[in-house]
Amino acid sequence: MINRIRKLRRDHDWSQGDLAEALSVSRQTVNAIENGRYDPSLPLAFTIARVFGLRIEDIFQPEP
Amino acid sequence: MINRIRKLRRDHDWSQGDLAEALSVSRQTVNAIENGRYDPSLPLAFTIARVFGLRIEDIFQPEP
DNA sequence: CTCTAATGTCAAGTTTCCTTTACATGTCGC
DNA sequence: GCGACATGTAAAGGAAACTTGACATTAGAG
Repeated sequence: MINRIRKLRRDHDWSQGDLAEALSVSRQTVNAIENGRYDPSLPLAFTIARVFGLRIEDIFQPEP
Repeated sequence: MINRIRKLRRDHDWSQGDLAEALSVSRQTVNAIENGRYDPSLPLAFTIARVFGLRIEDIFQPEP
């Protein structure tokens, strides 16, 4: 999975900590997902999409 | 998370084993997800959506 | 009635997700 | 040059997702 979270977050002028708070997860979790160390759970992916007002497919893409 | 997988699977006349094979997971995993015992990972959710030709949001919904 | 396919579920084990705590680095304003 | 942020990463632990293997029940075909 590749994702556009870092770009979306910066477009909103949010720090990783800001986004983590909006998602109710730790800052390390946001950092790990942005850096592709692991994928979010499906419920967290839904929360991320809701926070950015987008669909999951607009943020995440399966790897080629 | 609630999902429509059982209905979609039956519309395609597939057994849980058939779907499991199409998804490259075990039959128990399909059964557990259909019965709401746990949510699929994000990559598996993408595969499920692809198999049914739908978007993730058309299959899964966050709980109210 | 018997055989098979389909489903539900359990136990035990591995991997992935997420936590808290902690430390290192770079940047910026003052 | 300090301090306060922002970011990256690591270790250790818990929770969730997934595996294989096994067994029980039900329903339908022959």
